[in-house]
Amino acid sequence: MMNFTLRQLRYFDALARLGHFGRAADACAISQPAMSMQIRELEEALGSELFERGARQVRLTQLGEDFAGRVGEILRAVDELEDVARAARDRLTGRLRIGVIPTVAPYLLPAIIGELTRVHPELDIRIRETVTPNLLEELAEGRLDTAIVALPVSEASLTETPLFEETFVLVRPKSDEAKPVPNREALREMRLLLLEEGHCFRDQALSFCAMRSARPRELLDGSSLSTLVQMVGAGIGVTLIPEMAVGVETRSAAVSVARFEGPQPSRTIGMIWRRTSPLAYRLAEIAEIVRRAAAAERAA
Amino acid sequence: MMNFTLRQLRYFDALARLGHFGRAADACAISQPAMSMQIRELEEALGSELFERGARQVRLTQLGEDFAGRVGEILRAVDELEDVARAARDRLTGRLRIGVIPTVAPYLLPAIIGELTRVHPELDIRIRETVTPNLLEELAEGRLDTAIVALPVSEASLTETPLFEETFVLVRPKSDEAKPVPNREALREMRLLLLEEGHCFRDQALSFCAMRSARPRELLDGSSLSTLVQMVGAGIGVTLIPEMAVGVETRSAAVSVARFEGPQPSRTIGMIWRRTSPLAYRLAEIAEIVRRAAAAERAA
DNA sequence: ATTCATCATCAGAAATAATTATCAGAAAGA
DNA sequence: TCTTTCTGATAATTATTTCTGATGATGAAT
Repeated sequence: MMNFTLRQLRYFDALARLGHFGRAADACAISQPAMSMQIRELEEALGSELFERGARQVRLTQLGEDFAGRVGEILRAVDELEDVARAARDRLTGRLRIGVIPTVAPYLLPAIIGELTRVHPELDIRIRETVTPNLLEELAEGRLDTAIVALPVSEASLTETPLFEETFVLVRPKSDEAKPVPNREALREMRLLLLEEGHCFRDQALSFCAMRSARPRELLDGSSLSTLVQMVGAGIGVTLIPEMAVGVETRSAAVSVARFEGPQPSRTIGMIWRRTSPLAYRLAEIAEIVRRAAAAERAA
Repeated sequence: MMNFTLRQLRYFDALARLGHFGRAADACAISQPAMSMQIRELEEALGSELFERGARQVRLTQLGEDFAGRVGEILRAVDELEDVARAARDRLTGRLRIGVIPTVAPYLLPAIIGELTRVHPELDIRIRETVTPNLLEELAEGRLDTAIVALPVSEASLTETPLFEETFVLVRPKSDEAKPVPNREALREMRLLLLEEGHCFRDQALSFCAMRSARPRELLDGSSLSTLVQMVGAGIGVTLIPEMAVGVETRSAAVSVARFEGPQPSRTIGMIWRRTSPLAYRLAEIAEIVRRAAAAERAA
């Protein structure tokens, strides 16, 4: 029942090629008896001889000849394993599944993807855009490698690293442009348009206004920041959006953007991954790249 | 530099399929720590992790996923080696290179080949027909597995086993049919046609006549028994041929065949092979088949 | 016949792998 | 929360395998 070993196959290969126990042993950096023993063991495991030992030469039997080809193939495949592992170790290679929350994705992704593929062209990047709870679940199940969300997440099983801080700005109808910027209390009296349930940005906005939950009457839910801004442009109310979305979202709508005075509302965007992920230290590297891309994006 | 082992690949395969150290260890009939250690060793040899150990589950990393396929292939190929060896051991399979001397080949081969392929249909039989010295050389060099020649050969490195005894008969012109059969002395005075140098049958015929070597004048060399018989039919002289050749060779020529009186000239035909040949015990079996085929042929 | 080359064999040493017992961390249930 | 349970890691020990260096045996070459 004793199965043979890879070592024996390597010795066999050497002996098959060199046809000489002593030289094959040298080639394998072992002593000649070790070579003899392992070959014999291999033959015993097989129940047939692979070599015909003449006094002057060692010849492959027909079975040996057959083996030589097959074993060569096997050893090639085995050595390939090492290559595969090395390639995976040296460069960041293959699939990288990134999850991103919807209030960040449209504004950050172009820059991130551009920078990542520039630095690691062999990377196969897959993006998943959904709300934080979904991202956390998929991360835990191993369907995502990392996610970009608002911190903190406070999951012991996850590592988190901040990427950048982003402030929220007020978006109101163009007609309000000249009016003073409302403070938090004043804001509470206005018609505040928010994203639908599930988006963390909704909670962050509410939290800024010191509102526990939305008063159903006065609020209208939108499914994306774009929608909210369009609604503002139509004079339905006001909304908050992250600084980063300003450029893209307010271009085509008749709205005005204003910064709050005093304490700026803001949130921290960060990257998270399973603490146990073998990509962990790779992901730290990727976080750095993303940080750079985000900084460049915000500067523009 | 330490390379990994087949054993580790088998353990890896089990773990990759079962996703559980304990169960994989059971499947491999080892303890769980042994499994853990070997997997870790494999990972260390590769320099990358193959599994991501979660508290509740063991998941393949991307590299591990890649490995799973490759390792499966490798193990399949390795197990195939065993199959190949077993097939070679159980049945006589593959190539069998038989050398035969020219004074036996045409008469014996049809029966031998027929019988051998009947008993071992998977046998790939190759025939080499040449004179004994060539056969011995090719046998020694491993270019032949066995040879059928006249015994004795008396080479210590070769095993020989007799197949059958065959007597020589006199072939003379049809016109001589009524004359008494000459004895050895009388034969010496006749024009004896012989095979050219190198054929053992030439030496055996000369030896019967108690002649050391042929007297150049009186002899004429032929390159085959057929030629000799044709020459006899043309009235050029007389010749000896092995009993076994009578049926084939004297059919179409105007010759008469006569047995000698008293001590019959004869030779032993046998099979030889390298004592070191791993086919040795197989060849004994083949010799038995050949013996049977020859007996059947001679009976007909 | 003697020497040389070459592979086999042996006994002890070194390296490898296995076992049992135990630990530590995370998930699940009370 | 606080256990309990599940799971893999670690440690110490034992068993097995593999290697080496010395020696033996055998056939080929001088």
